[in-house]
Amino acid sequence: MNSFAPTEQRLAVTCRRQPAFPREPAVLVRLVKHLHKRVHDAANATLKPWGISHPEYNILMMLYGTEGYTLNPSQLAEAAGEKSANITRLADSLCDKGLVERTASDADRRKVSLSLSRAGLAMIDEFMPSICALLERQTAGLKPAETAQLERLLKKFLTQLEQD
Amino acid sequence: MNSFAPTEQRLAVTCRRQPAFPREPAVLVRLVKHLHKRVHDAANATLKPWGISHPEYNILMMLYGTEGYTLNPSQLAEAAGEKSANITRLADSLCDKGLVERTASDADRRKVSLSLSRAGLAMIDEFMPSICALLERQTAGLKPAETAQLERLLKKFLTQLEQD
DNA sequence: TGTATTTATTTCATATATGAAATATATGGT
DNA sequence: ACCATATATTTCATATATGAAATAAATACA
Repeated sequence: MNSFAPTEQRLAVTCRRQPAFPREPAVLVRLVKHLHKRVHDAANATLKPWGISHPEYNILMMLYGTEGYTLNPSQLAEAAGEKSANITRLADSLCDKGLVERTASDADRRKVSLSLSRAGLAMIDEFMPSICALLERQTAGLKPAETAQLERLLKKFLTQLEQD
Repeated sequence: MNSFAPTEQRLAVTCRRQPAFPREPAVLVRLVKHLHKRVHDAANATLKPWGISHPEYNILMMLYGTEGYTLNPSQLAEAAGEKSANITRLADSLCDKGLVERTASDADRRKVSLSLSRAGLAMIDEFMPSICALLERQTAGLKPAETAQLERLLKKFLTQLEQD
């Protein structure tokens, strides 16, 4: 019995009151919300010693996962699932902390390049053991086959959500 | 090919650079983030004609799914996955709109009761067709057996996340 | 070339969310 | 009854996120 039980109870009541209400889709959507909250809060707690937030961590990791450690704000917005106005703010914060460098692009002068700095790389190396441990713990309850199956189904779900 | 492909590419680079980085857990976490964003944005767009946000909708639906249409702020915080300070603000907004009523509890005078008003119930009946259509569309790509399997695996994942 | 349109980013006002302190009531032990 | 502690909610300062307008450069094409 987990914290989701009351949610299921409420969905049962809702279905009784609204016969057209589709239970299964609603369960999935509420599960995604609960999962996201847990993941977000746990990441923030883990990263607190380094003085960065989960969204800031995501920006760093998007750059880290890119050949050349560099992306434009618009690529970063797409990659990190943030609005571009928010990327500006997050990039400002990371530049202030010396973790990211902002340079004008030569080829297209509308563009801006955001690159991981030496300090940014060093910080990633520092928090990586804690992050790896966190990720391992979070999926410790799932067998490898279940993880793979979950990945497959979530991708299918995401593909559908992107249709609209 | 969906919008998640670049994310996978970045994870591959990350794994190359950090051999200890656990790919599978990271994929799941990033999928949850992408899914949450899509669900949140789609719900906000659907609800816009009624002048309420997705978090406000969630509050209304938590009350709707409760016998007696009434919960305390703390129950609501747990149910909706919001911090209690945020519940106060959301409840204020919903009270201002006349959708929720706030009354002091008699039994325990520290407590407050938040109840769906007649107008709140009426609004739920109004937006319900749009919400049902949205939910159906969002899961249209999944077969019933896949939906059931996904529900099972997400619950298992959530249970694990709640261990810490 | 000149100018309209599109693309990239930032600015700014506003909306939304959080932690910590403040307020008020309840409960348990003496 | 009294006081210490626990619980429920709100307040307030601050952090975080968004939409729309502003800015600036690239592109299309008459």
